[in-house]
Amino acid sequence: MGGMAARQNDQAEIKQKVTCKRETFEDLMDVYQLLLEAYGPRHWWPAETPFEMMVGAILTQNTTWVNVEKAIRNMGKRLTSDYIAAAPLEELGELIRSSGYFRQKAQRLKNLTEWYAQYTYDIEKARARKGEALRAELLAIKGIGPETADSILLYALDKLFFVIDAYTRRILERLGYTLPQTYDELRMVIEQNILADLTVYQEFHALLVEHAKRHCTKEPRCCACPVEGICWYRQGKVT
DNA sequence: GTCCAGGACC
DNA sequence: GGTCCAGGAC
Repeated sequence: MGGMAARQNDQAEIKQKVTCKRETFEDLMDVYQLLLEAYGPRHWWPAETPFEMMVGAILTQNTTWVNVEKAIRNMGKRLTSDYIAAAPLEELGELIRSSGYFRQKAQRLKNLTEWYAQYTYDIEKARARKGEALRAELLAIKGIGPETADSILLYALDKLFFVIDAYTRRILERLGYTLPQTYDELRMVIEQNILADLTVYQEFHALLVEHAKRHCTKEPRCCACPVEGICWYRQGKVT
C-alpha cells in the first residue's frame, strides 16, 4: 500500500532532479581548463592593430566572421581612422557591404572613430583611463551595445570585462547553469567565478566561440566533446 | 528560390 | 517585437 505511494514519490523526485540546474558557477574554471586542453590557446582577437580590432567588433555584430574578413580585406589600406573619418558614408558602406547591415555599420564605424579621435587615435591614451569610464563612453556610442563594448574593452583596451555572446549563453545553458536574464548580471557572475587575469578572460571567450563552432553548435555534436563529462545536456539533465 | 544565424536600436 | 543585411545551407 505504502509501496505504491513511495514509488510515485520517488518518480516525482527524479523528475524534479532532471529539471533543476547547477546552483553555482564555482566550477567555471574547470570548463576553462577542459576547453584550453582540447583546443589550445586561441590567441584572439584576430586583428593587426587595436583599431582594426575595434572595427572588426562592429562589423561582426550579428554576422559570421568570414563575411567580416571579406569586408576587412576589401578595406585594405583604407582600414584607418583617418579614412573612416573622412570617407563618404556611402563609399564606406560599399566597402563593408559583405558584413551585412552595411548602412548602419558604416555609420557605426564613423561613430566609433569620432570617439577615438578624442584620444588622438592613440590606443595608449585610451588604455590609460579606467575600464569603467571607457565602458560608459563606449556604451554611449550609438551602435555599440554591451557585447561590442566588452569585446573592445577586453581585446583592444586590455580591460577585464567578460564578453557575453549568444554562444556563451548557449554553452552555459547546456552545461546546466542557471543564467541570469540580463547581460550585466551574467557578465558579473562569470567575472566573480573566474581568475581575474587578462589572458584568462581573452582565452576563455575565444575558447567558448571555438567550442560553439566545433561541438556546441545549434544542433549539438556531442561526440568527442571535451566537456561531455560535466555537461548536463549530454547527461540528459537539461534539454 | 526560402530559411536562417547573429547585436543593437526603435 | 520589428527592423536592419549578406551569404551560406538547403
